[in-house]
This record gives sequence, structure tokens and C-alpha cells, in this order.
Amino acid sequence: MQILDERKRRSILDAASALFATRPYHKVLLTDVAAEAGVGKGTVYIYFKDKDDLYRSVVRTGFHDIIDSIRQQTANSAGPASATLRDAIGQVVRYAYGNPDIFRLMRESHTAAEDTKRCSAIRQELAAIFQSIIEAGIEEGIFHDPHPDLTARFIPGFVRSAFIYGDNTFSVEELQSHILRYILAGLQQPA
Amino acid sequence: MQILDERKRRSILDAASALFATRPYHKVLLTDVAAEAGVGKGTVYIYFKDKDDLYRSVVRTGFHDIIDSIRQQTANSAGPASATLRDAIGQVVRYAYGNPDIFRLMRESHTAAEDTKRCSAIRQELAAIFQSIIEAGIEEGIFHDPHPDLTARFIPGFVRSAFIYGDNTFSVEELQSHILRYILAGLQQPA
DNA sequence: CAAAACCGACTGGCTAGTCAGTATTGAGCC
DNA sequence: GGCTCAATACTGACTAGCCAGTCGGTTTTG
Repeated sequence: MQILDERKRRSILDAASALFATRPYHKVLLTDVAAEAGVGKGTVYIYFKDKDDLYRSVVRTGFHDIIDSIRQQTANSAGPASATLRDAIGQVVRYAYGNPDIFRLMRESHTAAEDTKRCSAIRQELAAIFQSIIEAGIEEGIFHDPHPDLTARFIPGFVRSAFIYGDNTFSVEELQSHILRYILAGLQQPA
Repeated sequence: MQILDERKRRSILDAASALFATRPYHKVLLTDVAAEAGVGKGTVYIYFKDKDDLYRSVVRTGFHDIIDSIRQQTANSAGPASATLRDAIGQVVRYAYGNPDIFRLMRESHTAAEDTKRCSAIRQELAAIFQSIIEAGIEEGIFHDPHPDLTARFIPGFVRSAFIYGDNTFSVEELQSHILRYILAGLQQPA
């Protein structure tokens, strides 16, 4: 007997994200994905239900990876909310720089409204992490914000805005501090 | 002789934006666009070169409309940069609320990298408007910002973040002030 | 050696774009 | 105003080509 190979799954996922990031969905051929991944086309259908499932798996994986990395870093940080926030933002920025293809896809939703809904659960989870950090700061009395949920959604959006358009000549640290500058200024402003 | 009818062009554009906003690009049939617009399929090809041209026209029109509305409102405003900024942000928010379909498309780039480049000129133009407002404020001595170009890109991104995900239970004014709160806090913070 | 992974040539359905024919218009004239 | 007649807008049945997904055969491995 053979067993499904996790490395193969991963290489299909990698190939797919590289291609989806550079071409529109309908111009990405599964034949190309398979070739790029070094497997036969039929194999793709063993690991993924169909083209759409493959696409969504790429995006889902990206969110999971970011969320995990934030959770890991944040887990044993007992410092003030502002420090936690800095770290969490750093993770998102670092992920975006390390996985530009996937990050771009995560922030797209190629399928407009339909897809936005389908991915919203996991997207929501990321926002919720930021929201709880902000709320912790409010509890501490160092942050003020009438709409923490809205602000939470801004943060990944910041990275996106910087990252997706233009040549992005900034370093990880520059981007991280620029975002932090704006977020903290707003949060530390009295109500 | 007949003359091309601007109203017909417009109705095709409207039908297209409604459909592109609710389905992924490859699931939008030109037959459906034509039906929705109340014209024959062939007619679409008189007004637009092909499907891609139609899509990009929708997006381009959106940017032009926003840019125009900001220019119009801003033209005769001689007040401080902070007031100009408030007005300009208001225009973007108002446009997003008034044209949710088109706004969503403007912030997508269905074709990933390829399309990002193609639309970057007009997108850049919008960012440039915000950048020059910020720079005016720096000149006035009321703003400080190490990367005005980056901050400028954040602003439409803010609207996007608020607008695209979730139920968006906020009013135009709430969203406008929340964005302004963060942007001004950061800008007015000493370097 | 069998069970399951793997392969890639094949195909059926689907749709962007075409085009031959029809409808509509404006211009020039009375 | 109304008639004629190009000129061009408009139409939608049709087609060519493309590609997601299949499947019979092959290889791998426990």
C-alpha cells in the first residue's frame, strides 16, 4: 500500500499559489500547476477536489500559517498590549514578505461576493486576534477606541495596502513601525 | 446614420459591474451581461473590445468618478490640510457606499499581478491626491510623516477594509470619522 | 501481491467572439 | 413635414477552441 504524501500535497499547493498569484484564476491551467509541481494532472485530483478547492486551500493555508505564528509568538507574552500589538503586526508583515504570492491571494477574493463569504470565517479569526489585543489594551486603560472591531480589520489592510501596490521598497521593520505608528497614535488618543 | 448611444454604453457598464461584483470573472457570461443590460450580445462588442476590456472599463470608470469628485470638492477649498483630508476621505467613503459593486471591483484586481500593473496608473493617481494633501500639511507644519506615499496608499485601503468584509453596519459619517481619527492621530504626532 | 497512488491522453461541455442578416437613424431633398 | 437611401447600429444563432475533470492503465509500496 501507498500512503498520501504530505510533501507532494505541499508542492502542489506551492505551485498553485505561485501561478494564481501571477495570473487570473481562469488563466491558470491545472495542467500547468501539475507540471510546476512535478506531478501528473490526475494526482492533483487525488489531493484536491477540484480547481476551486485547490484555490481555497492555498488561501486557507495562508491564514492558518499567519494565525499560528501570531498565536505562537503571543502565547507567552505577558507584556503590555502595545508590545503584543507590535509583535502581532510584525508577524503579519513578516509573513507577507516571506510569502508574497500567498499573501496577495489572501487579500484578493477572486470570486467577489461569493468567495468573500466563504473565506470570511478564517479571515474573521485573524481580525478577532487583533480585536482581542486591542480590547486587552482598553481594559488596561492605555487604549481608547469606539470601534475595536473596525480597527482590527484595518491592520491586515494596512499591510495589504503597503504590500500589494507599488514596488514596495520598504523593509520589514520600516513597514512594521509605520503601521504601528498610525495604529498606536489612534489607540492612545483619548476618546 | 446612427450614432453610438452613450446611455447604452453606460447600461452595459452598469450590468457588468453588478455581475462582476457578485460572481468570479470566469463565471460572468457576456450573454448575461448583455441580457441584464437589455442589449444583444453583439452590441457589447461594439462598445467594448472584449470581456477584459469591459472589466477594466468598469474599474477605470470607478476611479475616474472618485478622482473627479474629490477634485471638484477640493478645488476651491483653501482651508487647512486637515479639513481637505476630511473632505477627500468623505468622498471616497461616500462613493463606496453609493457604488458598492464598483468599489469592490476597484479594490480587487481579479487578475493578480498582471492586472495590478495595468490598473496601477489610475490607482496611483488616487494615491497621489492623498499624498499631495498630506505633503501640503507637512508644508504647513501641522503634519509629520516619514513616508507620505505609504500613508497615502493606506487611506483607500482603510475604506476597503471597513467596507469589503463583514456586514458593514457603520454609517458614512461613522466610517469617515473613524478613518480620520487614525490618520490624523498619526499625522499630527511629532516625528 | 494487492491495494492504493500515480499518470496523462482523451472528451464533453461550455462560452468568447463572429458574422450574415435586420432595424434604425440622420442627411439631403422636395 | 415627409420621403429616400445609405450608413451604421444592432442582433443572436453559430462555431471553434479551450480546459476541467475522467478513467483505464501503470507504478509504487507496505
